[in-house]
Amino acid sequence: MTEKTIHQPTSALETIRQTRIQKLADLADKGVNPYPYAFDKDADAKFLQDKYKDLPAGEETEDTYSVAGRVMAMRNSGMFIDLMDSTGKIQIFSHKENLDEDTMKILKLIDLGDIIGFTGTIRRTPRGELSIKATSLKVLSKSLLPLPNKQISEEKKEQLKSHTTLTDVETKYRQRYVDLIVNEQTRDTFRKRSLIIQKIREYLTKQGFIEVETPMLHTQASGANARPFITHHNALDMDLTLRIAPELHLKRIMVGGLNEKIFELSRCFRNEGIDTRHNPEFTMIELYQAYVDYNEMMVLTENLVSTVAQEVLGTMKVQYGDNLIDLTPPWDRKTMLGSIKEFTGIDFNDFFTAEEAIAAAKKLHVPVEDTDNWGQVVEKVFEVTVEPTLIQPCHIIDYPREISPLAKIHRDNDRLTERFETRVNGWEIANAFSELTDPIDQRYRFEAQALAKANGDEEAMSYDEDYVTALEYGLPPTGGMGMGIDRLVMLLTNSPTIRDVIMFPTLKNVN
RNA sequence: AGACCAGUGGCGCAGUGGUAGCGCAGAAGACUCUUAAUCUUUUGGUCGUGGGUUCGAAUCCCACCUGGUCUACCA
Repeated sequence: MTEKTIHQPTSALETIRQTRIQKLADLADKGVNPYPYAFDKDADAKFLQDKYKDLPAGEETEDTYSVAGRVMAMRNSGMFIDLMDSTGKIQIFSHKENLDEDTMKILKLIDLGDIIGFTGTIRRTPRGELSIKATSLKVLSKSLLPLPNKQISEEKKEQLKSHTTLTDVETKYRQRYVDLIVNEQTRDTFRKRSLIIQKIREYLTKQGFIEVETPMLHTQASGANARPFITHHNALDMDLTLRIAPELHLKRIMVGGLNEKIFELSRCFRNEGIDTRHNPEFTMIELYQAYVDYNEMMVLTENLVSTVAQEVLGTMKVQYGDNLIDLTPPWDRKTMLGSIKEFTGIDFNDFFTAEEAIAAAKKLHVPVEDTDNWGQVVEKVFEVTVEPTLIQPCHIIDYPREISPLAKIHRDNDRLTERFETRVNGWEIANAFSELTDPIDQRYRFEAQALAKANGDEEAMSYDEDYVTALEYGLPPTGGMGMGIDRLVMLLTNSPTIRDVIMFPTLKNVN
């Protein structure tokens, strides 16, 4: 247990730690501050590897650089050091001919994991490794705890797939800093996450969207079907909930007419279970565009996701597990009722009562409640019969109105709404509507949800009176779309669990 | 919340009832153009926690803790 190793170190670890603490004293004796304030570095590993890629083996230059990074490997008693910075690795060559006696003594006090700055000239060793022939060094941060294991070069990792440095997932999540130090793949995933978010902002900004911020503390959680976290404001002596979705606030902004296109990219909180695709706090983007309907949102979703994939990965064809997923637009569109009919031969639009629909669902061995309404039954049948088959990107369109209280009634079928959910790899990654703009209808839909809640549906949507008031001032025809960023990152980084794309996933406290 | 699986030095692992082992890391030394450097010697673990069965438990049983996978809720 990692906590135990921190608070009650076993003797092997404590021995290493005490040895290193002694080295702090030895450094102090030599007038070295092991935790200084700054270091004047002027090059990164990758910059040097690129600049001198054609320098022949055995060649030396007069070019002098200062680099800084973490010591990941030492050979020949410190004569060769693999120094890792955030861009890559470069070898440090420390020969007694080039370093004074005091510096050689300091070199002896360096451990794996220490952060050191080196200054010296560029050379390529006879064996072909680009190196800095050190003329001076500066301890930048002394590491007191050992790294999980020796860092191995990428080529060697390829040859020895079984030899990994940190595989214990609990340590990876609880001590992500250690995971980041030793696992290049972890670093790569989170750099890609950052890039994905950057590209989303870039794309939307180019399309004329502006980014806005709405509250995370709500007096009432609404805009989605989920149980909220509840907290308390002391000065106001008032309970607040963490938001489950930003939707209703964003549409208030659309009523206000701040901009025809807005988005918010931020954290939401849902007090639900934790598994490979759910974390209690997760990142979503919601965007709204005036004067368009859900058809436009489908095009936007496809273009946004495929463009981000192209810019981050250099391709729209993404390998996820055993599946090669082609994100090239346009994506398939299937109506919910049509896809159910395709898979079961049954057209639920033929059933005019919940009872008929429930009977049909039971024949298909889909578990339903006798209290379910027509729309809930249709959704459950869809989830069991159709959803698992949807690997390639697909918009499932036209959801039942009972389960879509914020979406506009379908222009051709008043039992349905103009809503779609985008499925990729079997997951819901986006949810979008022609937004419901009619305040009278919105009030009616909230009342239906309130009734469901009164009848025990814990996750029925809360009635937000002020939101209806906002609609009464007039919301233009609007298309809206929400997308789970974590799942998109999972898809684009081939990550099997959401914990691999959330830096510090929610875990139980260890006593 | 339920089912199943896992927990052995800092890390990665072996060990299915009879004296707790290996590799790396650590320490001491050798070696000064190495690449997971190499070579010699060596420290370190009450086997997740607590009970139980047994002459004897890392190993069998029970409970609990933490994690994982699946299922349910959910995105």
